[in-house]
Amino acid sequence: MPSLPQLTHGSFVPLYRQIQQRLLDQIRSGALKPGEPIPSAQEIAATLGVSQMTVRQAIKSLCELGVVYSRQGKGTFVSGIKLEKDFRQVLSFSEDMKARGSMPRSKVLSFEIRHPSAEVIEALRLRAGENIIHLQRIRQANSVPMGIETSSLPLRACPDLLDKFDPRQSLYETLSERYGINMFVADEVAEAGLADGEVARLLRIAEGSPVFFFTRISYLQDGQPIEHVQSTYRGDRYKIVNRLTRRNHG
Amino acid sequence: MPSLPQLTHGSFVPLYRQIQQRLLDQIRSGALKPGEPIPSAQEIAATLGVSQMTVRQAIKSLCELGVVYSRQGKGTFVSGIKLEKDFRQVLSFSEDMKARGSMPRSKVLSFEIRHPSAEVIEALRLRAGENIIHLQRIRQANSVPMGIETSSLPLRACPDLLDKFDPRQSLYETLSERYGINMFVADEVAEAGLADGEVARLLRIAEGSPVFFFTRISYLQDGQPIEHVQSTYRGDRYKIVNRLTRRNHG
DNA sequence: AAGTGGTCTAGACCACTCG
DNA sequence: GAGTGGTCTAGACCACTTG
Repeated sequence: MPSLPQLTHGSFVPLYRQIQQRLLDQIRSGALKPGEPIPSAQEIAATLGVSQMTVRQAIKSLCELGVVYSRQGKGTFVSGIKLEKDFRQVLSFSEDMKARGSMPRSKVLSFEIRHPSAEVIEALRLRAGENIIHLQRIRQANSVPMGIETSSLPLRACPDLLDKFDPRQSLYETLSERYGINMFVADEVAEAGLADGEVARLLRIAEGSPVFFFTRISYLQDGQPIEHVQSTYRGDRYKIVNRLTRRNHG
Repeated sequence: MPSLPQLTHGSFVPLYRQIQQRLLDQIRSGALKPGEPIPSAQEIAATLGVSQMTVRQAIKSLCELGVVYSRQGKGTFVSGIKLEKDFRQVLSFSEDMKARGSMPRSKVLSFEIRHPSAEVIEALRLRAGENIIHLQRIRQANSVPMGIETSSLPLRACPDLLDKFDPRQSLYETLSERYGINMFVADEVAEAGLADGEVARLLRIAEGSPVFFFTRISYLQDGQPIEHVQSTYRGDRYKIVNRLTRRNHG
């Protein structure tokens, strides 16, 4: 039995996170296999010299990840469900493409301050007269055009974005680093349609080819809408991959 | 101030669930508004005569729902993010349609025991020679054909389904009630395409109309694959609505 | 300094499963 | 009856925010 690293009390990483990580490592390494029980909370607590509550906190978070599941009176078992690595979490094209193993790049069609459309005003809950940052890009993976994305952001949220953002970089990274803006959730609607002449030309596909139309609104943790995106992606090279989960609460 | 119901110690509903429900009710009723802080854990604990840990457990579960968010040193605030009512959780056509306010119905094209295809064998991890239940249905909403669904389930998981299942009912309900089979997660791939002659005829749309192709594999909590579904939905009447969330762990 | 959330402890009792 | 997970307590200390 290989000796595992000791827990570090008083570290910046809380004990339950360390325990969670230990268990995760043991599962990923195959030391704990799908279907097998993990040690009981009592046992882990005794071994590591921590309270049972702390261990339970770690196990609970693993349950929420879906990598283990608990059965009262029986134990906690390793699930065979794969980790959601390549599943969509949120929405950055750059991250998405990297996760799929492609090289993301963008070609900027437009990047300027604009008056918002009625749809964007409603989506971003803009006040009268408020302007937006308008950013339209062709998204490429390995130099192949994948889709056209039109983003709108409230100007007030990132007033000097025009100066500070290099549109070839990741918009989300810039927003996070420069403004502390982090997307928390996004609601997205996907529709199936056909490419018209303009879209076909930009994406270099035949007119009438199948495409996805996306409409997405992203929100901060406090519920404030921060981004409205309308995009069109090629149906022949783009797939939507989703993990759907049963919710319990409510 | 309207007096809220007292907590019930020793009930079948744990205290933290009762507290969670109380807070949820206050938020839904508007007594606690988006952006406002909820009472501190200390205060709630004192008011209700429970331990702070118990209150924190309730608040944490509300954070996971996304209805509140906590800021260390500041407090816990009501989020303006809408509850995921009409967002896809899992996957039952019946539930989905009801949630969208439509009347679901199905027309059975085929319901029988079959030899699995290579794709299904791999998806369901079938042993050599194992058979499947094959169920093909046209899905209708308010009598309009929406899509064609082909489901495959391991025969071993539901050996007498052919006798026990009325194909006009909800498959998922039957599986849950008769076999204790409950879907936990599903991985789904959606593609955009065009209707061929056969699909067009069944869905009563023009050939070449835009459609969604779905491939879905559903899993039990232990990771065992339990259902493989391939389906084609009309692009003109069906939309994919998703809520994407940022994950933190891992 | 006071108030907040975040973590942790060392117990306790319960409900459940299994031999 | 022994072992498990699920809940709960009454404290404690820390990090952080605000006045």
